[in-house]
Amino acid sequence: MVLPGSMDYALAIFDSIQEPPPATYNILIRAFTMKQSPEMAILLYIKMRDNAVEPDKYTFSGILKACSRLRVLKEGEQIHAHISKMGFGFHGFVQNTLIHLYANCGKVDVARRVFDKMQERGVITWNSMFAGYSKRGSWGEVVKLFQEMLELNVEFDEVSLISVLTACGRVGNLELGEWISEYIETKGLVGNLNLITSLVDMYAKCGRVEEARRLFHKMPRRDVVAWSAMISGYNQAGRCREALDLFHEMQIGNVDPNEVTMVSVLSSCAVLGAFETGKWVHFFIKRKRMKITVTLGTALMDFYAKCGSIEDSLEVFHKMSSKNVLSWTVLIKGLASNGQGRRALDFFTQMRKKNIEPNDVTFIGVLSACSHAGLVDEGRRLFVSMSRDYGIEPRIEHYGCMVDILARAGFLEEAYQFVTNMPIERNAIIYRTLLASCRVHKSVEFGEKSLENIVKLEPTHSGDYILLSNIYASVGRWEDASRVRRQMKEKGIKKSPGCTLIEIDGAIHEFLAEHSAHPQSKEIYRAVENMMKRIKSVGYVPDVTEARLDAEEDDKEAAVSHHSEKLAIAFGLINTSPGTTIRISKNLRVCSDCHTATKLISKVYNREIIVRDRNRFHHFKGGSCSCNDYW
DNA sequence: TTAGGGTTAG
Repeated sequence: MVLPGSMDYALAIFDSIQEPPPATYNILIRAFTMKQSPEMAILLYIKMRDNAVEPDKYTFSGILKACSRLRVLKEGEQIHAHISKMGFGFHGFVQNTLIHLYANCGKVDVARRVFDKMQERGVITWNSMFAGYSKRGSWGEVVKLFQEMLELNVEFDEVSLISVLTACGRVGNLELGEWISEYIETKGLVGNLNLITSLVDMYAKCGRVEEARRLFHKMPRRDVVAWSAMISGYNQAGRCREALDLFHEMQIGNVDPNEVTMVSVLSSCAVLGAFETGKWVHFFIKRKRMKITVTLGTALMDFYAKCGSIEDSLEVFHKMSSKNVLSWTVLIKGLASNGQGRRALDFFTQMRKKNIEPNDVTFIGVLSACSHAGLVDEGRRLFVSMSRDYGIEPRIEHYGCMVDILARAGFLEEAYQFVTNMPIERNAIIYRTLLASCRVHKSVEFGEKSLENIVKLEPTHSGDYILLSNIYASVGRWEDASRVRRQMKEKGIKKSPGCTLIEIDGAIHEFLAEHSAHPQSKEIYRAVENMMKRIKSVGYVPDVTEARLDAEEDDKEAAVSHHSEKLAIAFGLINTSPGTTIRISKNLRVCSDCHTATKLISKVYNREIIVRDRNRFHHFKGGSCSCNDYW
């Protein structure tokens, strides 16, 4: 049984025994479960009953484990009935395994019933229940149960703490997490590296990344899980460059990453728009023959989609052996943000045909597809359908999408009414969405109304004032435009600096507007100047609104040059040859001026330029752009 | 011959 390979020899011995006693069956049942053939374990149990061999207390924990592994609830329930009939229902080991079985088959409530009926609960009973709730993602229940455990003065152990710390991280319960941390310190449990890993995870997820890092560095040994926890910690804190740096360190440290590690690494590449790095990661995954799990496949898809490489994303999707609602959602959102709204909706239809239930996030993708493709009626229909046909109550994000659909298409009055009649509390983002469309459609009336509302909710956000100011400017009301800018200054509201990331040869460069910290800054500024001169000579007229107002405000001749995006493009032009694709991502929306300029740059310099702002893509090629945003 | 644990995607 303990030898690697098949069970043939063990079976031969078993067959040679005339009347095998229960213990022989038990050992074989356990062995088959261990050796990845739990089906055989179940057959053996049936044989045992057919041969009228009485199961004992050892039999049940073994056979239940086989059911648990196969997730066969029906068989498990039948065995549960045998257990009760034969009077083993109050045996501790059996009960613990029952909890495990039910929890593993998605019946946590039944598991809890077994738990509640138990007269004596050992620490393993509690831990099994923690594991059950964790599997379902009921992290709050884990914390609640642990607090019960403390009140009842039940002894817990390191395994309990690992589960509870994980839960603390998920629900952001730093207070309990720190209490456990101190407990670990005082009880001298720091030698348990799995325990420290869950501490690292807890601190990182509660936003205390520095503390996580400190613990991580103090660990005498770090396995792949510890590294993965820390990398994901950086990733989730939005510190994606540090996540990639740590991945590099991990490789130097000769620890083999697994598919879980790669998910966080890819997610970081996606956030940074690190296309070359991510492609290398994909290659690395192939070379290591890692299993493309649903999660890893979805992370890959998301990475490609967020780098504007939607066809690669589709290829991964088609090759995935199993897909879930997240995979479909990523695809729909990816197509939508890459300007292929129609195609996104086609995939939504396909998804429905395959009986995959969409969830709230899927609808965010579907609605944003409508807004990107200008499909107003389709959007209205889907918005109604989501609650009526799918029982999903729209959240603020869904209302935001709907406002975007209406307003972007020019139905400003209807959009404003829609916001006014919303049954849930409005936030600044809703009005900001409206305001952005007012800028495009030059509507002073609704622009003013929107800003009025925004200021009540979020008075210090600079972009809103700029938008209204630009609306005034776009209709020639320069006095009003300057007044808004003055108000902004008087209130001490500063423009948040534009920030653009560009990756050249695998290295990520960051540009902040009016920031000259880059080692090549002189060369880059010169390139911006040349660039602007050259596209002006072929007919580019800077957006009067931006240029004139910025010049007034900052007394600068070429106000256009202080956009971070232009710095990044110039840097890209310096470092690439004609015909290549330049990919950049920025933290703010692409403004109309940059948009027009980039179109021309793509033509004059013969580069394909892909710009990602927070949630959409602009594919510039040969002087045109794929998006519907500016016209 | 029996039971429980840490890292992952929209």
